[in-house]
Amino acid sequence: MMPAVLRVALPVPLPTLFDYLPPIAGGEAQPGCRVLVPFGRGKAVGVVVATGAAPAVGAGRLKHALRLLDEQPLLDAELMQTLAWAADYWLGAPGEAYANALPLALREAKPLPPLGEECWSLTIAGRSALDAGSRRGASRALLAELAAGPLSAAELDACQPGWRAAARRLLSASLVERGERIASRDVATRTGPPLSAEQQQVVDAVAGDLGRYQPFLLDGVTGSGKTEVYLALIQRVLAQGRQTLLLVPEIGLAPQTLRRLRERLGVAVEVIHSSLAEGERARAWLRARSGEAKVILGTRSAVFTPLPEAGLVIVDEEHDGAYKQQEGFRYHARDLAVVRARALGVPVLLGSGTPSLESLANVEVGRYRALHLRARPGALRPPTVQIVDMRAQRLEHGLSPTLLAAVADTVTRGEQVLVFKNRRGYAPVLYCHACGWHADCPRCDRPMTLHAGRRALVCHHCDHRARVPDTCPSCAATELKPQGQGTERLEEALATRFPDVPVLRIDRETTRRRDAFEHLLDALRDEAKPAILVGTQMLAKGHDLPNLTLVAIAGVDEGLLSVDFRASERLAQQLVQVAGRAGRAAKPGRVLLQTHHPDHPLLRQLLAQGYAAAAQSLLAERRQGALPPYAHQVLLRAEATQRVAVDAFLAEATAALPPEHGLQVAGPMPAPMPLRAGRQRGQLLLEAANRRELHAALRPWAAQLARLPAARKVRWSLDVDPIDLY
DNA sequence: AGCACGCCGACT
DNA sequence: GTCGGCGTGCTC
Repeated sequence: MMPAVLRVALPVPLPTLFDYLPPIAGGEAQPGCRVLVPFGRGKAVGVVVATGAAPAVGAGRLKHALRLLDEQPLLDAELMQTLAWAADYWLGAPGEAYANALPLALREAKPLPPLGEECWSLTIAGRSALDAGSRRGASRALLAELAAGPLSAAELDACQPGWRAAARRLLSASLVERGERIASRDVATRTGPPLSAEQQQVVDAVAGDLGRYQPFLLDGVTGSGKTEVYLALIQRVLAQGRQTLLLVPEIGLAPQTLRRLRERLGVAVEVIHSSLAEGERARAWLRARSGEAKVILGTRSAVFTPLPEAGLVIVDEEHDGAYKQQEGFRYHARDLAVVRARALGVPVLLGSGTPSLESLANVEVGRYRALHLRARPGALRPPTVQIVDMRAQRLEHGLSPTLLAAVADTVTRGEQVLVFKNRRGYAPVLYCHACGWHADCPRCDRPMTLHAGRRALVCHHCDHRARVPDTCPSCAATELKPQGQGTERLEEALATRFPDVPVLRIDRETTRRRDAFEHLLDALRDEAKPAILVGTQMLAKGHDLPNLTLVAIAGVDEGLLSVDFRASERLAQQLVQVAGRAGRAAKPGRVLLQTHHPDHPLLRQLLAQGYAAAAQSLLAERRQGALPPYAHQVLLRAEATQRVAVDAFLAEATAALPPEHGLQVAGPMPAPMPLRAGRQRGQLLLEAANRRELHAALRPWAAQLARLPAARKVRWSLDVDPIDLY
């Protein structure tokens, strides 16, 4: 008789689960409980996936689990089922899928942190110290703050920034103590503006399906009031005592949304995102698990939050590529949200002003129901869009006279301008006019971007930095010239041209100083002063600037010419999102679009008929070309310092494909970037019209890849439904 | 992924 | 003579 074993998922990138004998002492393990096990030479925390299984290895190799960490499952049946599905679907290591679902703090063999909120109070000694005035500075201030009663960490952050240093000093002197308090959140809800008839229809449609699975695609342009729809729906769900999971693509969007949620809903709203301290993240996760947290706002990884009282799942800006994890366990949070909603038996609402072609195709086949918000309540009319033909104009740092005139007009009226250019740095190429040499990254074989005024060369693919040469390394001429424009150069050109108007650059570099930056934007929001904002796609979302009336798109041609079949979809989305920044309040907006291809059909259609029509054309092209979403792809990537290692692995992988698999095989071939950060890169693309067939063929193949002899000489990964082919 | 074991070069 | 390079093998 075989011993019954625990089947355990361990946080290792291996395609297997591990079997253990039950711990010698302790309670009965259930699926979803964490367990501490001996693993290799050390120990590991795993998740019990099954109990009572027959061992997959000889009894002699079985070890006893050391300790059961949870009496009750930490992951409920629905999450366990969804995670097993996800690991299978994305061809990931099961252990990595489970590890992804647990906050870091819960992947350790420690007791669960208490659910309450961190809170600080005076000790008796502390009160005496305060009365005696024995402390100075921040310590004294902190004692005074706490005199009226305990305060939470969040409250202290608000009234005394930097209080933690003082708290640490006072704690070691036993003048204050740290405790836990069950959050008592005010329930004073502020009512929002009344919903428009259109918004009400959308709310009614989704609310009519509460209690059962139904995906909705809500197509609503910027400023059409999607957030109000979300809020109204969350309120309905709350009225039933149920939970809502609201996913946003990036954390930059969370603070405003969070503020709005807390103001309006006044219930337990939790945020879960990657920059939250691990302890806090674990607490938020546990409060969701206990059902105490009713609204959970988070980024990609929040899709794994337990929802015992689930009522609704919302994915905002569903088209955003940030939902796809690009390393390790390569899941797509939007797609997983839909799968969870089905498992939970609740509606899922995907919202976007520029829906993904995938979601539109799902509407087409009747899997998702389409809902629309067309009106822009805050705006008089949609912005007027004008194409500027760059070929016919003399450019100044890439800016046409037409564009500069429009900027001048706008700032003269005291209004604000946004100049959009999807390129950081000063110029994307440093070029020798004498011999044609240009500065390439030695590790990527791609042009390096001129940065910091023009004092450094930076590779945007691997972050390699180099000095700017004084003379051409190839011909010694002194004709080195920056070619093309990045945001730095536009900022400089505009600042020179408009010396009396503040010019603000907004990209990854400038937004490091987050607070200062937020204040600048706040100032722009509140004051009707002219200003010129220059920035990359970071500018495309968030911040609502009522006095911003001109959006000048300085160049989009890279997106028109790209070989990546998704480039045109992304371009269309980006253009619409950026254009949506213009004229949100009472003032009409204007959009200028500079291009060398004014007759490009995508641009023409986008302007004449809007995103929905352009998306339908793109879908038709995809269907024609048998591309996603009408075909399904799996991409095997490999990289190594030696090209031969990559080639050998991909050849072995190709040979290992099951016979008669019926898949389209492209490659092995070099990756679109064949060299990156000094590593040679190659790939193998597998396609099929039918997803089930693709998976059936690749499941056993994927499990085999790690055992290929050439696999250990390369870094490789499988990407199911890749969103870019890089 | 980590981690150890295991054979070949430049250092106290 | 050793410390340490990363190739190879394993984890129930």
